[in-house]
Parts: sequence; structure tokens; C-alpha cells
Amino acid sequence: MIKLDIANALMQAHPCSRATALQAVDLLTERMKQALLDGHRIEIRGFGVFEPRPRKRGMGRNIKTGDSVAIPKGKSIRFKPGKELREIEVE
Amino acid sequence: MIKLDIANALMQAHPCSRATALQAVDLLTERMKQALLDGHRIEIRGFGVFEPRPRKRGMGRNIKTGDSVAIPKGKSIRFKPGKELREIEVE
DNA sequence: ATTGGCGATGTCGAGCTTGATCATGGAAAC
DNA sequence: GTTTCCATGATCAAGCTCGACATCGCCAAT
Repeated sequence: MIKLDIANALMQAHPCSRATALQAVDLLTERMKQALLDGHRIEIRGFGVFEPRPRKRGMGRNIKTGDSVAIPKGKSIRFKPGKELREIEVE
Repeated sequence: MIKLDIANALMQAHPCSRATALQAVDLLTERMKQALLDGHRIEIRGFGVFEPRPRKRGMGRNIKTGDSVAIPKGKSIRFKPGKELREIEVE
């Protein structure tokens, strides 16, 4: 599923052009992105929670040189699936 | 940021009632949820990727008994932040 | 205001993460 | 709709964070 599919779903609920739905999806993603960058947690009940987390780990590995490279700084966005998303059936 | 804020953002782009925007957000989350439950990966360029992953780890810990409990089965939804979401400044 | 999903706690093993590069494909332009 | 562009995926290695279970409180959702 890509952005087009999401816009498609939006079109089913909102009788509008594809371009409009696409803009809406793009706007929403950007708003959420900005909220996360601002450090805000996005909590959607029944879906999941996006939470910005400061990264404590400070080392990686360079595949070329095979040497440990110190990861300078950074944060990670953690997505915690909600209850309904955890109810995944396993065959 | 909660669902109301997202609906609010949607209202800014789409001149519609709050109820309509709320329904749209709810529909989108449900569609995405169903897609993830169906095993499909949701990839939004510049935002992030939701990917259902089978959980390989098979053990947890019971906080009461302190005993290792075998994690039965399940999948996890992994969210990988896109490039723009990784550009988080660290103070 | 009520309901109920979600957070934190604690342990311990295992998966995830980060970095760079090439190839693929999502996304945007024509 | 098609083509081009550039982000994304995989990989190796070592370190670290996550996850699950159970319960109460908190806050999102109605």
C-alpha cells in the first residue's frame, strides 16, 4: 500500500478528485511529521502511538571498512501498534 | 497530538465539518490497519514505512513469577521513519 | 463524564539500529 | 500513463532496546 492507495481510500469517503485526496494525505503526513519533529507524541486510540525517542546507542558499523563508527546523535520515532493492530492472526 | 488534531489539520485542507474530517481520519486509520493486518507494507515516501514483521523471539518474562514465558505467536508492526523524520535535531 | 485503551514496572534474550553503497521502486514530472 | 529521480532495502557487527505478562492510573475517545 502506497500513498495512492491511501488517497484512494480517502476518495471513497470524500467525493473529491484524486489530486485533492492526494494533497490531503500529503498534508496529514507532513503535519504528523512536523508534530513528531516537534517532539509531540501522536496517539491514535485503536491504531497505534508514534513516539519520538532519544537514541541512547552511540555506535554503528561501517560495512566497507568493517570498523565501528560512533553514531553521533539522533532520535528515533517509535511506533507502538495499538490493541487492534496486535491482534494479528498467525497461521 | 491526538485524532482530533489530525482531523483539525484535515479541516484546514478540506473545508468540511469536523465530523466529516473525523470520519475521514478514522477511515484512513482503519484502512491502514486492515492493510497491515493483511500483511501489506505501507510505504509513504518521505514519512516512513509500516511493515508487518513476524516475531521470531519466543520468550518473555512474567513480572510476577519472574519466570520465562514462551511468547506464543504474533507479529509486530514495525515503523521505519523516513529520511525527513530522521532529520531530527538534537539539542 | 464514562469507558477502556494505554503506560510503567521488571527480567532477559533476541531482534533492532546505525552507516555506506548499489539496485529497486515509490513518487513526482511530462 | 510513462519516464526519471531519489529515497528505500539489504548487508555486517556490536551494542542496546524491545517485548511479554499483570495491574492501576491516566488520558483518548465517545
